[in-house]
Amino acid sequence: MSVIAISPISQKSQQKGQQTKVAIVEAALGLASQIGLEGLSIGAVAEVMHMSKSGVFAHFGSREELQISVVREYFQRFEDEVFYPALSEPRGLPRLRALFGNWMEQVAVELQSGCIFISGAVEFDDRPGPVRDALAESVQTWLTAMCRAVVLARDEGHLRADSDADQIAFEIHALILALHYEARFLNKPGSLARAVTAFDSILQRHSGTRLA
Amino acid sequence: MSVIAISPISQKSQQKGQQTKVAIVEAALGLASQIGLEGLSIGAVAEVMHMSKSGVFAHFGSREELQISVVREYFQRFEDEVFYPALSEPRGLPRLRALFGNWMEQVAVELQSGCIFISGAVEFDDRPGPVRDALAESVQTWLTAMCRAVVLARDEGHLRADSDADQIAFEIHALILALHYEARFLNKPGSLARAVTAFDSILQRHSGTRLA
DNA sequence: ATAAAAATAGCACGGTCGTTCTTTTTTGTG
DNA sequence: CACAAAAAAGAACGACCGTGCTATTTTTAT
Repeated sequence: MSVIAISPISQKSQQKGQQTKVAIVEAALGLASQIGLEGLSIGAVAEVMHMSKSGVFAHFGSREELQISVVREYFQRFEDEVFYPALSEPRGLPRLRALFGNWMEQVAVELQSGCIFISGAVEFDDRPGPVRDALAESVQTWLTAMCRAVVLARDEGHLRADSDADQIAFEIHALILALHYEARFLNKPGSLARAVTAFDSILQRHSGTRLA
Repeated sequence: MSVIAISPISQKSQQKGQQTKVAIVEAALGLASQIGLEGLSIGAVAEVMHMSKSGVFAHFGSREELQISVVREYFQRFEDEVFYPALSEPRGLPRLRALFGNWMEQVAVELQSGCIFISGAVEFDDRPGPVRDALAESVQTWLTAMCRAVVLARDEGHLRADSDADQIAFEIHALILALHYEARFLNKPGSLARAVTAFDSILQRHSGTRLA
């Protein structure tokens, strides 16, 4: 029991607390994915957790802090599912394709649960505060990573040297948003194929060899 | 006073009522543009209108009906600002460019007020009911009109004969969503220029003459 | 001018919300 | 086992919500 007990304080104490806190955040993430961060209520989370409202509340001190925790958790999962797996692909087009593929896959999974980065953007686009900041920072980090992948693809010669990386990232982001919108709200079949087609034509339009 | 009094009932009666109802919808539209259809409350509308809650309520019978009225009003204004003005342009690329330009202009205006077709899609994407239906119908109507403009452009020979109109409409829609997202939520400057650039490259990619 | 009708106000109800305070239960430790 | 600390529950608060009911005021039509 004391095998790796390096820090005796943080190792054994606060076990139950952190444990249930993690569980609460997970439940809250599931709820927020469906009804949005704004619709997330402590009472609903408590019900899912089979706990009292005050019991849930005590872990965060405010609803806002719960929302922020959900955003951070979602970002971390997004990294694990979308970003890191793509790093095993070699730089350039392969990695870029992997990133977009994972991203689309994630959105496809979310077609029944919803993407917090999209719903949150709408809910907090003119509602300043720490929740919006946490959201914007997460999204920015991811979009920057996506853009860097485009730059690497250009450096590898897979894309034309005069390609505008920010422009390409913008267009890729646009495809994800449209996929989410048309598939999730309009229930249009074939949206995923449209996104793939558009992605390929973006790459083809900027594809290498010729120099400008 | 009875100059054109063809239908004596609907002509003179219900003057004040319809008048204030229109004003209420306008105020509600302004509110909903900022805080969303879901955040729209009768109390808030009443305060803006300097009326009592029940006074506002009586005009609609339910909050849902008020939301639907807002959606219809927004759609009508969207038609007037974006769709109809573009019809004066000749079929094909000119009209398509005008439609996209007006659309972007509308979104640009909405950068501080918000687009109900976008925020509503997020709020109601898994919340069935008449509000969602009204929203989806409006959006579908507009997207269909946009797609028809693409088809006309193809028929005029301005776009390649093998162009997929639905695919092009999808990509155009994507640009608007990304513009709204990046400009309104991320406050990224130059997003409007990126949307224009992407639109032009879509047209160029499908531009006419050669046949496949 | 007057009476009918429409529009609005006032009030109250049940519900949910986030939050605070107090009490009880559970947990970790010597 | 006992004791302190942490965790959870319980109850209550003020606020806002949509909505129904009943006056009251304003508009309309004769």
